[in-house]
Amino acid sequence: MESRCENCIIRQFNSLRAMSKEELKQVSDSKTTRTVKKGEPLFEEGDKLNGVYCVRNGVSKLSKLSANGKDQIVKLASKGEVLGQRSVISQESTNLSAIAVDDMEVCFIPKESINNTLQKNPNFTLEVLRHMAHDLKEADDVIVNISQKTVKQRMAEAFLYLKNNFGEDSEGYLALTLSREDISNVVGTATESAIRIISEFKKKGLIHTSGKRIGIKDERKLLEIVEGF
Amino acid sequence: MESRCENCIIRQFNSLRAMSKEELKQVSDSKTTRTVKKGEPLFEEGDKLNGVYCVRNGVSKLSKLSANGKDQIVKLASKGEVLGQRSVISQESTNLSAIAVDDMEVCFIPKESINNTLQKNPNFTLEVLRHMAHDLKEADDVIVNISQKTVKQRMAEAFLYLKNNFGEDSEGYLALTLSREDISNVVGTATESAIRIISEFKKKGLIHTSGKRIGIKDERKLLEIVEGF
DNA sequence: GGGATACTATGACAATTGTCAGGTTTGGGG
DNA sequence: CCCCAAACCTGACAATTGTCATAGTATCCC
Repeated sequence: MESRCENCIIRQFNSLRAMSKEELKQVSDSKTTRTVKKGEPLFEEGDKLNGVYCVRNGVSKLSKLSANGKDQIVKLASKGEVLGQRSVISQESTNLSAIAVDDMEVCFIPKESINNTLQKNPNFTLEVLRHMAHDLKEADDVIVNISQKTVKQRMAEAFLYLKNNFGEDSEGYLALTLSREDISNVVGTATESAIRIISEFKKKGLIHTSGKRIGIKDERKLLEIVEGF
Repeated sequence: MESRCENCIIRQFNSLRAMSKEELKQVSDSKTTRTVKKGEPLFEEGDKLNGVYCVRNGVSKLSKLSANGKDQIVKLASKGEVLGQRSVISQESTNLSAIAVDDMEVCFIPKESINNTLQKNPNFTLEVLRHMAHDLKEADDVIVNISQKTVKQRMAEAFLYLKNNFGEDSEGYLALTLSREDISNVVGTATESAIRIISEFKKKGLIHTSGKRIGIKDERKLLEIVEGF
């Protein structure tokens, strides 16, 4: 028994909430649910997407491969976010890869349902537009951060970001565990540099680690580092 | 005698072309035309915008101030581009400053006309959405470039970008003349570094200069630098 | 035309960051 | 439970880049 979009709580978090009952029904009838294991791709750079993915569970990294063979992670998307919208809207192949960081559960919604609604329901289109405006603003912030802050500042910022957006587990570690390589790809630096700064932060008592898990110890000092001492 | 939007050629380049005749008439009746001198702001970071600006002539830099007091230029907008859309759509104060790089002529369109059309004309909303999707894709590219390429590579890329987007004058110089500081703010580096690289490129015969004007001499070699030799 | 002011340029130096080259630890599959 | 691959970590070094100091050059305004 498939769950119905009409009853899906996830919907409250994204633009689908602006759909009418009938539109939602159509989406629900055409959607398929899929599980994606950690490390597997939802889609890859250059793919032509035939629809969008609505995240029900787990986290996906959106990244772009650069000429020198390193990934840059542009965004981490979790429960409630819709992936692939840009590609479907502009009818181009996607410029980002989406790879599962966790085990994921996603709904695939064929582009016909989306395009249909985009043309008929201005409220929905406006809602999508608002989300995209928000993403664009965030992207601008990322640009300024990467170009004007040091690696150390960006590392500190990344940890605070992870805490604020994904929370902590019962033992006080960041709920989202990324590999050191993924962290370096979020921050935009070499893996070795990321590791070195993790060691330094640990020595200074700002964070603590256990295996690959990282916990925040001194949020205030981390914030000071972000601001530049 | 004011010119009418209905007859404005500029419109062909932006989302306003998706407006109906009546909507355009309303816009035309409510718009005001303004000239902005080189160096003056159209609006500044944090301003609440009461409308959008449609560029008829000249070029504007969209930039964001970072904590350390340096600007990062996120985009250069010229004829036909509409500025301030994001702020009006998300009803937040703007996250970017827009400053004239040239003498400019712009039309100011009050947000009421825009919001009204956004709610009623799905074609217009969709058109705006497509533009924003495009901007977001470009922003992703900028992020990857800044984080994965060296300053030298980005400088080379900037010159090619300026040539491709703004062309050359009759003497073979880049038609858009930016100060060294602006160039460094586009590239995301210190002004001195930018100047040093300009000198180096000049020595190697890749570009030539005359005052602050810069001309491209060896496009192929510049491209090779961008690609990483 | 001349002087103030902003922009361009260059050198010297230090700090940051990336690269290479090892080691060690961890964790998942047989 | 043990092994092996993958992930983590550290050191040494070099390259890149930013900062500071200073000097030359253009430009604007009176």
